[in-house]
Amino acid sequence: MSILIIEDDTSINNMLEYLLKNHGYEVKQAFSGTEGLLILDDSIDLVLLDLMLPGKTGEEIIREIKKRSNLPVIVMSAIDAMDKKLNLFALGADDYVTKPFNNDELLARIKVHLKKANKEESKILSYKDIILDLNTYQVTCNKQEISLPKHEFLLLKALMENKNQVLTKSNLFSIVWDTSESADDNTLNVHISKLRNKLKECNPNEEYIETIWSIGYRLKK
Amino acid sequence: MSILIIEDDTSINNMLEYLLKNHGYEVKQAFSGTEGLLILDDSIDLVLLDLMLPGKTGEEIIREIKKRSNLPVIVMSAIDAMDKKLNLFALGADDYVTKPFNNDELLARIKVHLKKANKEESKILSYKDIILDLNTYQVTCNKQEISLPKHEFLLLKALMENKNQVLTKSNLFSIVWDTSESADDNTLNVHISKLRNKLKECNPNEEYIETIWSIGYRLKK
DNA sequence: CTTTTTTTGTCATTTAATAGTCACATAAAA
DNA sequence: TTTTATGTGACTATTAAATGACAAAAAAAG
Repeated sequence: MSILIIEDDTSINNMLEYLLKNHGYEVKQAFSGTEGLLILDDSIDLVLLDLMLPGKTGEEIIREIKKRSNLPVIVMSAIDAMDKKLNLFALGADDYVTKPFNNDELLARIKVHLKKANKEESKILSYKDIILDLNTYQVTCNKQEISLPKHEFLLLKALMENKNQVLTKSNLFSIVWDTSESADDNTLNVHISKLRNKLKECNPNEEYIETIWSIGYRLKK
Repeated sequence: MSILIIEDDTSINNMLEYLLKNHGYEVKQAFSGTEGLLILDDSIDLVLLDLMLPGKTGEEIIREIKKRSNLPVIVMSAIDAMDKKLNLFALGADDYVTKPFNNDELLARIKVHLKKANKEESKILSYKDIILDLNTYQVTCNKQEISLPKHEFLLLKALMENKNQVLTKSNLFSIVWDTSESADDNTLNVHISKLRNKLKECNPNEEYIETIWSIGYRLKK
């Protein structure tokens, strides 16, 4: 994990370098915005940017960085006036710390942003009163949790990812079974049936999966 | 930690409720600004406020909230026009996310503001009759101390830090072994089994770890 | 440095949950 | 009414998880 510090105050820059190296990060130092942009390359995972820079302003630097890639940028600034902060977010800064900052807070924020950039983000689908958590495979219907086996989960996921579309049987087969060839056409029917039963148990008053005769299935409007 | 959601769109409101509950927060839901103001009391630690509400506008709601107390307010809004946002900050909103928002970002911001409001999270985790001290690595179950080897401790810690969530096998692998690749898939099963045995010895009448078939594990509700 | 103890990982077997198949019932189109 | 497709309960096969036993590795003790 490599962090680029762009900060014109030498002592703060060095202090940050020491702090970050001590916590296992690779560190590159720049003492002006333009220098920072020169150093910036694929090896950098996160930028720590001071706002008050000689030459190009912090705002310009952020814009340049974000033009090139979607690196997380944490802004450090003595300005805690709200309007300033706002503009930074609008430009694409991912977070800010106000000077003088707490080292642990800074480290925590760095960690969060590196993790975010590295990990797929959490995704939650919803349809009517069904909530489907793609990260943890949890399914909630009518605020009750249902436990769905893998194939039933994948079926429901496929339907919910294509809310307004009819999914053909071979569509569904290729999504859930990695093949459009069906061993037994009935397999799908059975799974849909089981899924419907479980949903009905949670909410008897609602219909979810609609049969499109001789084509496939879709979620009811 | 209790969060009040004020959002008129039912499905977004419910999705947020799910997300936040899953991350250990208490949640109260309001579907209009006036309802939100009625629910608002001392138990609430943070307000998540949609801007576009029927009846009273978001701006009015913020003013009302801030008149009563200094609760952190995070505004959610589809409007990313700058001037709008500026006014919100002027009114006292503490942060904002634009819709559609990234769940992890929202969680991170909530955490930051709760921390700022000095509602620090403790270094001692508890679940049912298990107490886990992250500082001293002591584990107590049913008032008896258990000594857990490193991997078992980390497993239990991971589960307890994500009380309501299903942790996938690869989640757990990356937490305990620093890799999501498992040499032998059974390794995890064995450790879970050992952990369960030790917990059962302390309290034979309680079940703690639940298996989510073909996905992973989580703590029983 | 060697021995002992503890922890960790692997294997084989048992146990449990899920997936798939069949037979027949039901419903829709022709 | 006939044909064709879908729905569903019961059964079997398949796959995943739990666990006792053991070996390897690491840590602690001597």
